[in-house]
Amino acid sequence: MASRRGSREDKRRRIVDAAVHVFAEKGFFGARVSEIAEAAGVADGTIYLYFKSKDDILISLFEEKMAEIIKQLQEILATLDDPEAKMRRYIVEHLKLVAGQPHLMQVLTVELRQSARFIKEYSPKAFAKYLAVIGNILEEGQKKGIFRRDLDPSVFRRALFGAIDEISLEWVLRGPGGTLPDPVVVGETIGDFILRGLRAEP
Amino acid sequence: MASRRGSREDKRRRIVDAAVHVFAEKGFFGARVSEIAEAAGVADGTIYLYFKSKDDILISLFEEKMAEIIKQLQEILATLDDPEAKMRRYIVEHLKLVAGQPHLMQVLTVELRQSARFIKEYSPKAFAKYLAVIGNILEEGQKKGIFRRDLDPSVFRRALFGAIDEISLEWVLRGPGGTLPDPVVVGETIGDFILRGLRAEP
Amino acid sequence: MASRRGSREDKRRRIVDAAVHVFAEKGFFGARVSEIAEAAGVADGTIYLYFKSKDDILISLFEEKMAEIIKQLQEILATLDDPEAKMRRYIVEHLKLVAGQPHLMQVLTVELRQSARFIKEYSPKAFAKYLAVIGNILEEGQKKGIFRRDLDPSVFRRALFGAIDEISLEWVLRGPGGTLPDPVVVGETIGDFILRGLRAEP
Amino acid sequence: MASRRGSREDKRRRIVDAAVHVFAEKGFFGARVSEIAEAAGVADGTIYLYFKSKDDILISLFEEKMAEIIKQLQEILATLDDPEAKMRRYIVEHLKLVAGQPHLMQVLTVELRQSARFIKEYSPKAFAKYLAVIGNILEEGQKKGIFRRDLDPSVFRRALFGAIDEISLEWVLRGPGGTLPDPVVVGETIGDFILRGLRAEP
DNA sequence: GATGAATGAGTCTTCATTCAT
DNA sequence: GATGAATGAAGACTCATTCAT
Repeated sequence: MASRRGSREDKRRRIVDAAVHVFAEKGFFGARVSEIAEAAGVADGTIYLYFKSKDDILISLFEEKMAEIIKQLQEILATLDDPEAKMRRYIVEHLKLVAGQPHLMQVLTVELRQSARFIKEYSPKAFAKYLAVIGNILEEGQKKGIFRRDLDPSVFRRALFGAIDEISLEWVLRGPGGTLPDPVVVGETIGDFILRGLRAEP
Repeated sequence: MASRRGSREDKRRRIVDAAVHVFAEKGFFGARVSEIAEAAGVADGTIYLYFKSKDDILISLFEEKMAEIIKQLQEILATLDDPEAKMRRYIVEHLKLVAGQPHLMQVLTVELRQSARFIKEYSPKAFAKYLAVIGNILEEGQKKGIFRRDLDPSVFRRALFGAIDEISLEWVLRGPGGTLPDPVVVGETIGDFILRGLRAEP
Repeated sequence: MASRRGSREDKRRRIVDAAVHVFAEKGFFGARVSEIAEAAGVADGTIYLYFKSKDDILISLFEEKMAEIIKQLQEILATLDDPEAKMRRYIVEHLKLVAGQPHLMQVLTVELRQSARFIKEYSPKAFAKYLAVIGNILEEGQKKGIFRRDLDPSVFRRALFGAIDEISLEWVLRGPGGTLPDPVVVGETIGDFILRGLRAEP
Repeated sequence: MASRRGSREDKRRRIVDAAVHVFAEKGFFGARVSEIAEAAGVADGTIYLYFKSKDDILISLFEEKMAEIIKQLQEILATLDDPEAKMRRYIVEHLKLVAGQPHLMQVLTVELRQSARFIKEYSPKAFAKYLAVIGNILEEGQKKGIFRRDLDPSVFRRALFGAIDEISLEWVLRGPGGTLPDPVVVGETIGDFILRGLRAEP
């Protein structure tokens, strides 16, 4: 299937992938549209057949990649029942993403956060959805009586996200030279820690 | 002596303060040097009598403000003996800073993180020092047998920082309109949570 | 083929020609890049598609125009055998250039000389080649026993160049209003004078 | 003598001398007023108590130094009767000036010539006087029947000046490192050459 | 659809000049 | 007179975006 299909879709993907790398290396403001075009193997003008503006590349990239990640994450988590298992798994999967696609995660983590404007004005939806994944686990655990009920999920989901995101950031900023720790090992340790804090008193 | 009201140092401070506000509102790249000058009540060229470049404003701002914050934090923490108390206090103080000086915290939190370049190339020292504050509390607690010894402080200090920083970010991004939660209340709740995870088994 | 009228090379030439006029009228430092662009009928930014910087315009102009002039001069001189005839012809041709392209000669003569920096750091090659044209005539005459052998060609080629160049300068600085003397008449007179000084004693 | 005298005049002289050096090293446009002030050991603003503008420094410098040189030259030439001897002496003295005060001569020779504007608009008088020195020798020689009468002095004085000036330029551009030839030896050789061209047929 | 040459608005920075002290 | 901190006008250059081919 999909023999010829995607000449168009394929070019768009190439641009997005090129943008991921260029944004990761130079930052959004440091990146030049012409660099993205070159990395994608298209002409400068071609970019504008697929995206309205440089901003639009970043926003689209964010929305699309986040949607993919959330979908994968939800499929994985759907196979699990136990909120504790879900929480562990969520953490491990996030760190595996960072280790596996550092450029992408750098863009999603660093460049997007870079300016209040982006977060506030453009693309809160995908991010909100991502936060909701954690929030849902929290709420499910609370409903089942496994997690403490006195923790406000809307606050704690951010705290949990922040903890993991900061670890990600550090990994990402180590640059291409460094060897990363095993995401499973680190993920399990952090999961243990967090679950201790979350567990309802017996 | 020194009656002439801070002619020199005063003008520098005005520029820094103006930069904090403009960077917070527009972001580093969105901010114009002329806007900072106007906000500071000086001519454009005057900026360059005190700073080498626009970059230098951000870096100086970061180094100086972080140094102040770290100093205050250390003075407060020095009055406490118990690592648990220190940890709670650290969290509460950080959140109080965010609530009290949201513009400054936005710049320190968001704009500086904005690009790998800034963190990596320019000013890791002040940030490292800040992380060290948390790391020291962790290590002290481990030495005293109060905190678990199987947690790597270099990883967990970042996780803790990330959790708190993320809360800060959310507060900061709510913008000037919103009413913030009480930092002491939130801080204590988060402190409870974290300490559960940290405490050594009895 | 090549029907599209010199799209690329043509635009570059237009910029160079515009620069010749603007530099001649305002001087290098008094000239604005935007004036050159306007005179060339292109946008400011277009200049930078063809030249690295304002400096680069001047340097390129110098190298290219000098190369052209030297080539023409050498072709003319190659048709002559007698060093005396060559010397006369060289002088006459130089003055004809000044009379025919005063703007260009002003830039080559005045603006480039303007600063030790340009001559020393950037483009001594084209100038050296031009001096070599005179030097070669001198040396050829000396070898053939027609010119005195006790004159150091490396000194006298500069003296000869200076004499002619100074006449050029005066012509050039008379501005657009004045009527210039006949370059052939003046050239022959100066040639006579110089040849008297150069001739070997019988 | 001159014990306290000249607090004012002395400061002005210090500024002019500083300007000579800075202009010679950096060129007029490359020189900063603050550099001249520093080199002169005065405050930036003090410059403007003695000169109307940066341009005015160059013009004043030119007028004053040229006047001094012309005066000395005329005193020396007044001791001689023979136009040939005067011509030789003029050439030698010019080259001695270059060897003795290269910075000054660089400014007078190179920087002032740099732009048509200066020559045309501001200060032709001092330069005209200098040219007149050569012109007078020529005319005197012609009147006395020693020099050919068919040479237009207004043209040849420039040619002679140009020849000597070009030699000067080369010396000046060799920079501080090089060793210069003996001005007397070179001057006599050039004088011989020129006098051959000038002498009336017997 | 694709190209990439051309555009020109936008901004950091410099530096001659001023003027309160 | 002297100072030098402050001024602010001015300009080279960049780069996202367009559009004729």
